[in-house]
Amino acid sequence: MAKLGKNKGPKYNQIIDAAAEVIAEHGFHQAQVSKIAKRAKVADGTIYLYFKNKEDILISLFREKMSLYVAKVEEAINAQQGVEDKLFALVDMHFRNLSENQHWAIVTQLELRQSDKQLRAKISEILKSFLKLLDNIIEEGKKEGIFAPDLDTRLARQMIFGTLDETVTTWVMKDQKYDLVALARPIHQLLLHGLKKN
Amino acid sequence: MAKLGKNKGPKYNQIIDAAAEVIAEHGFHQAQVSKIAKRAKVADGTIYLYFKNKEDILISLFREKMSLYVAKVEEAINAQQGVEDKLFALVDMHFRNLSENQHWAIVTQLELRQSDKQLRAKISEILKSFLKLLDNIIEEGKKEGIFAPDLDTRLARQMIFGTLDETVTTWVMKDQKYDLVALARPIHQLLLHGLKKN
Amino acid sequence: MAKLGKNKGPKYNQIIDAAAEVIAEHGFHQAQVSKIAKRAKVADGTIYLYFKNKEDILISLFREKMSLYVAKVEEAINAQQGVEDKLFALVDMHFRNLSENQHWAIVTQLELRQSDKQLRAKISEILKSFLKLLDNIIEEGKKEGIFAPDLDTRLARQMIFGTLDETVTTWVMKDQKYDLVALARPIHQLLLHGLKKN
Amino acid sequence: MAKLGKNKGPKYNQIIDAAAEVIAEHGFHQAQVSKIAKRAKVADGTIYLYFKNKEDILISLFREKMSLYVAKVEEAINAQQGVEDKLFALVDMHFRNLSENQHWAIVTQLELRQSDKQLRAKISEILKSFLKLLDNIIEEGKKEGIFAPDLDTRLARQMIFGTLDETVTTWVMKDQKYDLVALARPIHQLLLHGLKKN
DNA sequence: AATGAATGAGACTTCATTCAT
DNA sequence: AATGAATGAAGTCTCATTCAT
Repeated sequence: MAKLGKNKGPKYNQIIDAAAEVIAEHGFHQAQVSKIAKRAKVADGTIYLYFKNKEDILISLFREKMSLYVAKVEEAINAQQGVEDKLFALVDMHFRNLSENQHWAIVTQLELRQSDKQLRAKISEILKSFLKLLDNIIEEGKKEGIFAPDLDTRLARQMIFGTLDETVTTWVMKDQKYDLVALARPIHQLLLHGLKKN
Repeated sequence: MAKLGKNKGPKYNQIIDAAAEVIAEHGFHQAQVSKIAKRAKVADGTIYLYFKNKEDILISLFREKMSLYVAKVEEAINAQQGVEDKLFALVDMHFRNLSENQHWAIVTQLELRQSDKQLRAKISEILKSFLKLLDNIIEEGKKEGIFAPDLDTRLARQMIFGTLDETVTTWVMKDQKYDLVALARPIHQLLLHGLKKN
Repeated sequence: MAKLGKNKGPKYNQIIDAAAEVIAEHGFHQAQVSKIAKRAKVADGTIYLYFKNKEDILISLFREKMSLYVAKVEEAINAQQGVEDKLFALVDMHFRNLSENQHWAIVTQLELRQSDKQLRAKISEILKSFLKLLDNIIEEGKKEGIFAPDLDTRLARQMIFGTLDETVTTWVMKDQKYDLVALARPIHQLLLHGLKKN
Repeated sequence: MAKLGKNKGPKYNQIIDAAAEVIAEHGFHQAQVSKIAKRAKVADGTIYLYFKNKEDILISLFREKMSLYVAKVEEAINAQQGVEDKLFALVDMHFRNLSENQHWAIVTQLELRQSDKQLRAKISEILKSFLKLLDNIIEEGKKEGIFAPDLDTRLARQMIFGTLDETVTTWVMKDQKYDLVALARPIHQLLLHGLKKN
């Protein structure tokens, strides 16, 4: 038996995409391997030529999507000059991306969180590339004197990411009924200036 | 068969507490009813005299702990006069409570999130009583002129809760190795003033 | 602990009657001891002061009702002179009795048959007192020269009882929608003369 | 997971046959899926590739056996010319079949009746193909002038089926100790001519 | 490389019966 | 005599993974 590993044949992407669709449609706990296989138009056994196990599908799914996403956000950030605009670009792109991929929003905000501790640790690992973008902006802000030099980068990052994440999750839980992108501006303000009247 | 319902005998609390312990130790998906029963020193069947089903145990667990918690936070808030101090009391009490109940921190930040959509909706419902405390502080801040009158309460709440939640989750994922309570002060500052220097 | 056995206090009949009602309403497999106890307005444990176990309730139920029933049929038979009229009296009374106690009809024709081999053997035993009435009529018919002297009593009894039983069961399965008593006359004819014309 | 449905591979029949054996040996309520699987020499899960659930096994079992049986009886009937001989062929074949398949006799006369209302309704439905054979003979007898033209087909069918069924059940309850086939002739006479001395 | 039939471990819940009060 | 809370055994079905073809 040959092990393909990451010799990504066309089937590799078929399976990844099928997994994303099945999870978004049926939910994490209803995304059986056989359902993913059927959607990908391959046999159940074929999946195991490309992935070690079910968890590996999910990790790979998250990794592939996230790397595309991070590249996109990075580009948007780099197109901006000032730290404030960079932060806005990130917030805006984050909301815009999830608004345009509502299935994916459900997967990331609700479904993938139903995984167990081990799987979530691996998801966290992948998420770091996104958090790194945040850290870069914060560090740059400190260098440029826009943020306080003793601003705790980790705490700032947690505030930014926590705020974005909670905002998106609330939006998903409310069935994505309102315009998420419209919140980019006020959220950006809030993050920059906090609660206090300036 | 007797139906005790919510006639909370001593067994009721034994079972709730056992569930919290078992989930914290073994994880959500490894918290079998029989394991909870054993820990509570009752027979498996006894559980069903007090709870409709397994989900009911978890909901009740969350409701009981959360109502105690909300009462405690509320008291701490009421002991303060100004809005800024009230917000600090909330942040501090939140971190303090989870620091002192590390099992419970694991349960809320990691394990309970592995439940399915239906269960999570019920958890959200219970969580509302805590979010209401946030809303009250925000509204009071607007009335007192400390916060801008057009501050969006929902967004502000999402920033505060998102920041706290992300901070606690990060702490739990890092195996609770550092002092969470010490973060109350800088997080409070960050929430009030945002990222920008002064 | 005292054993009451057949010291039939008032509770004994309460329980028997409750069992009949519960089985008729909810079906055999849904007739839990606790449901019977509740209907009889006694505690679960009380049942075991009057009956050895659940099976004993059912046996006793069948025995009590059947002995009343057999006495009634016997009286009707004795009121008739000729064998043909006696047979008619039996058929008529059988159908009439079940028509007037539709709950009981469901219990005997459907629910009690869902019991296991052992219980059914005991039910058969009780049923013998009814079958004896049939045997008596057949023997009397043979003596009086109305039936052939070499008529096999057992087979004749099986034909009569089988026909009556199947007729009642069909009626119950058809939701007792038609008049069962009206069938007494033609069934009686069929049993006497068989299928052949004249 | 593959869905085989009614793609009756060899396993399908293995399971059906195993079910019949296990039910006859251990009784309906002791015929656990795992016991059937073991007897069929397949894994528990394999059963669910061929049957929707446990009830489906039993329904299928009854349907398969009954359709074979009805075909056999039909053939025997068609080999006869007159209505009287056809009726005899049916009675004789019925008794002969059950005599030769004592396991099956236990299943049909005792075990399958312990099923609940829903399952019994489905069994009744399948039984109709056998009752149709009876109806055909009765109708033919009326057309040929051997039976009275106003003979109620339903009642006649109930007499015939009720008599056969009661006879077989009695034989099974008496542990199949006597010769059932020998009763075909006198039962046939009884059905044709009734109780009265001709 | 691909298939898909087969595997088998694992868990929630019910309910007849008991026994301390 | 009566209560009713407590017990604990027992069974159906799902689904990730394997392996012969």
